Amino acid sequence: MSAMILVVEDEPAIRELVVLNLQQAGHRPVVAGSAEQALALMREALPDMILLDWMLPGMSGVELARRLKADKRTRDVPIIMLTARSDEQDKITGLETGADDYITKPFSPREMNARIKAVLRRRAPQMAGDAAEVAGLRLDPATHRVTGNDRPIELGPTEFRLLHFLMAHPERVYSRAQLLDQVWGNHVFVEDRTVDVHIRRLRCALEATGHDGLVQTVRGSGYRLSAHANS
Amino acid sequence: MSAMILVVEDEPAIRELVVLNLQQAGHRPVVAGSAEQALALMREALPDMILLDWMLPGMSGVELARRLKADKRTRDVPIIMLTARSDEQDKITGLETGADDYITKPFSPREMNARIKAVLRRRAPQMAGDAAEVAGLRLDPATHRVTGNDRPIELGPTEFRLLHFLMAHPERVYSRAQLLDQVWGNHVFVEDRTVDVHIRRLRCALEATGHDGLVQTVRGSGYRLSAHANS
DNA sequence: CATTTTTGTCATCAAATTGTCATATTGGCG
DNA sequence: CGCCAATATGACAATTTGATGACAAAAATG
Repeated sequence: MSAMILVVEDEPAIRELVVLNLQQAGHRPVVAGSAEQALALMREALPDMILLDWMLPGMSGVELARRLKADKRTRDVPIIMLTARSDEQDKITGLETGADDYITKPFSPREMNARIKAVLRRRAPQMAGDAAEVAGLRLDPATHRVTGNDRPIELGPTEFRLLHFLMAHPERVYSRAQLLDQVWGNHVFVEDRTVDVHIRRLRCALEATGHDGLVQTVRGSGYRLSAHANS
Repeated sequence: MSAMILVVEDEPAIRELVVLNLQQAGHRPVVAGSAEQALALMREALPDMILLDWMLPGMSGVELARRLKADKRTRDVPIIMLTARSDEQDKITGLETGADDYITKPFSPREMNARIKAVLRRRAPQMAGDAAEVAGLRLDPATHRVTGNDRPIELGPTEFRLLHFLMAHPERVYSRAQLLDQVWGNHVFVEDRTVDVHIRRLRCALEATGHDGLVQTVRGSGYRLSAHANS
């Protein structure tokens, strides 16, 4: 759920708004004020997605999209166009240039996130915030709700994020360091053993519906969420 | 799938980006801002792979690669070159210096990970994180699970690593010293005979599904994992 | 501002793992 | 066949590792 997203938008106010929303949605926004600046940034590294304003000073968004789609190296980066016009003709033109989706201003954060999610899901399923279900245990990031066999389960914020991450990557073992990076954030200074405690709290909460057990310990390696028995 | 990867790159922004992606891919990045710093770091410990920027202040990346390939101690560390130029001539030069692969900027995280994995698969299969299967015996590093004919097998950490290494290099004999280097780590002081004990424990565990015969003793040389019967 | 939740860390306990040794087996060879 | 070296095996004590309960600081809540 953490994608690097390049925002190309000349209006500082809108840019900030978009960046804020992206951050809140857990993404890593990178900004460019012009098409030229965007090209310069992309010379170094490619983002996972581009939010591109239709109207830009200098090279227009349409032109930039056309260029990017013409270059074999940048062809595969998904593009979502932002535009003030809702003209049907523009929409067609926009999609013809190779944009993956199209948002007309004014747009709500909700709409923006939904469309980003949709495109990400198409390109990289693991980054979209879909509800996950494993063996009767269900977690919905949208409603921030967890149920075990349809019975509600209460979780603290950290336990929720932890379970969310584990359920998004079931059957896979993660070391404490990896979990700290993914769930806590790769900049915090926290003791490795702290993960143990939160795992225990998580298990404790899941015990009510008998879904502890899904959270398995892999001695010497870390933890895993799995539907298969551990014996 | 946890390799220690040395990133040699002078541009802090790109360095951070690369480090972030490596961490997310489960690797352990170590950074150096210059060729000199890289050499100093490698005096202490050798990484499993080097991501090396072509252009560096002071000693260039090409020169560093040349040096590393000239030193017997560092010769075998795989190198992936990062460069802004996509010039074919440069590519040839780069590969001539001994680089194992070559990535031209701008590169997507996806591409970088794919190339790293490819090189790891070639040079150190047990680190590529691929599941291995030999004669119905299956080991998956990602889930940290071992099955024999689809029946689960329990292994301690050391036995797991031992089997993992053997399965990544089947049909090959390894001396006790080599196994100690590869499975235990080339810095630990452990008795040679200890390998025997762990081989026995491994065979013991595999016996449950009749796969113990795969671990063969080569008298006077060491051990081997082979699907073929032991004459 | 008082109260409740959440969080990170520690000390301690139980269990699993590990390296080594002593002893038993095995295989090769004269 | 008998000897020797190499390997297998069983036992064991030291060490690691994970689980758990308690606790105080920090953050959220009203």
